[in-house]
Amino acid sequence: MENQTILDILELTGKLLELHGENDFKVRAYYSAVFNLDKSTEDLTTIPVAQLSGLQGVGKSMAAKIEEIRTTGTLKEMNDLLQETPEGVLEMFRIKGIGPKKVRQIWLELNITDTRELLLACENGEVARLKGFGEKTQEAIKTNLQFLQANSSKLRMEKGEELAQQLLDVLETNLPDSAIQIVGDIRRKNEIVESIQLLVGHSKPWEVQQVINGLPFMQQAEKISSPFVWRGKMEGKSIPFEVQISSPENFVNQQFIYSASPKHLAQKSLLKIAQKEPLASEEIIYQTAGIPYIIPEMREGTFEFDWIQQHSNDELVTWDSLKGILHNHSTYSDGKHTLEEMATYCRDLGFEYLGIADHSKTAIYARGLYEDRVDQQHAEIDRLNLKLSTPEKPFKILKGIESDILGDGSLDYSEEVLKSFDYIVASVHQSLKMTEEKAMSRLIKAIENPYTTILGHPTGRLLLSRAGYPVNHQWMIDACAANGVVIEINASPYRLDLDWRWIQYALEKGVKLSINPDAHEKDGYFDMHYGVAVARKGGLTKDMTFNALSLTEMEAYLISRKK
DNA sequence: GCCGTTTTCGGCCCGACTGTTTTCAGTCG
Repeated sequence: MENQTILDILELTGKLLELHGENDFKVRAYYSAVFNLDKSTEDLTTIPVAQLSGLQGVGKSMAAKIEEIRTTGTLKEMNDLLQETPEGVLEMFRIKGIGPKKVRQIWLELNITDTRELLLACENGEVARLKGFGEKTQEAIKTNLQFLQANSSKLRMEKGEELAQQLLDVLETNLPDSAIQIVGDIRRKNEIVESIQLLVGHSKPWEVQQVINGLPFMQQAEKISSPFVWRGKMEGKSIPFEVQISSPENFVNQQFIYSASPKHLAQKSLLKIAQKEPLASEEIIYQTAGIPYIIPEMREGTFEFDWIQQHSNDELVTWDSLKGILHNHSTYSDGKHTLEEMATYCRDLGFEYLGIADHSKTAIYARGLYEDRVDQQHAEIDRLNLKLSTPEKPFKILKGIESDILGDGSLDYSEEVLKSFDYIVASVHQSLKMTEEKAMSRLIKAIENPYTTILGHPTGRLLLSRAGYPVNHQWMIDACAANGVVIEINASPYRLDLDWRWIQYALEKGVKLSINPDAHEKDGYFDMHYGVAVARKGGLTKDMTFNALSLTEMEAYLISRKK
């Protein structure tokens, strides 16, 4: 069991209590326990009960609940509440913009227990008539429901990969002599996975079908399956699974066909080539077509055929070409690990610099830094830099901040304070609902601010959960080009923002991109693997990757930029 | 349910924003 599982159970219990009309302060105790524990580095699964109740926000009762969760794997209080909650009401928790209180009203006052009924009620205006609701809330619920329904069977890449890997592991154990590979969306490193596809090379397809059907957690959809294709689902998941079965001789051909998008296959006769005689490698397919090899993640049928004529695959960014990690949080704001822990780990992973960028003062929810805390942090950075760097292995913490872009486009410190940083990530965190015109003038003003080094998560999107604020990408990128501002590829699998589809345009305009993990704890650094994956998909080269600069180059750049 | 004392019980939280209201509840980051 992980800390997160415990926190998820406590948070859901809190939400359910609120939904069922429990005392607000009691509810708040659950949220505050989760809030505090989320930032703690204690291992909740092993810490003694006596110490648990000493943690901030955890009393005797909460400690007992945590103990119950870690011994039984669940919480009776939560299960009892779930028993009394219709499934459809639970689903309403996922609608952005309404919380447990409004869900309670919908459930009890309109007697709605199903999201389809809720959509109908929005359409005939019933929802707007509830006290505290109105036309806008009703419209927001409606759009949100439609968004959720359209995405209900999709997964973000990290979740999709996890499930695909689960099935792959089991199949490899059960079919030890077969070639098995993940293909489709996941092999192309799509940020959103619509179906999980695997390919098995085996001479007796029915044996493969038998193995899959023998797995208790895989449920076949017989009507859409065939002797060579197993289709169905994994227990408790709504994403479709598809296992293609090919003859061992044709494995590479099929692997190619099921990995590339139809638009890619349609060009240069690639599909025809792959459908002919058995091939030993994918490279041969491209050779036969008379073009250089194209990496799997790029095979979308968009820019890759032009790209490969002007570049080589060696130019693409890799994990190893990254020299430092920018945009990270510490316990100064809402991070889990101290500045020293973050820095030491970063150095030990072999990076040359850590760019710290805690939240700025406007982000009060995240304990953003007031001016005195900025000074304090800078003093600590100076001390740590002396301690962590050696002549053989130079390492430096760069003084940064993730400065909130305010409603009017300004950054939230005085010029005096802005000057004191080595670099600034400017990000929007508030007022996400703006017209495009307003959102763009705010963004442009922030880009034009001479202290802005990097534009952070430029659209604010949360994949499968929230569309970003309206952004005219072309206009934004042009402004970054004109002002020498770097754009972040936020590597969190929840964001992956800037979208890879805009990388080529940014490069054309000479805008560098920075693959930033937005790490709130040490392990968060590894999110850069997702960032690298989508960056390569979009054709980002090493020489245009901001954090591929060495420490010496980075320092020189930041100094010249400040001038 | 937690906290911090007045050690037994009363008061609880961070503030902006939105969409409702016409002074504020709910939601969010």
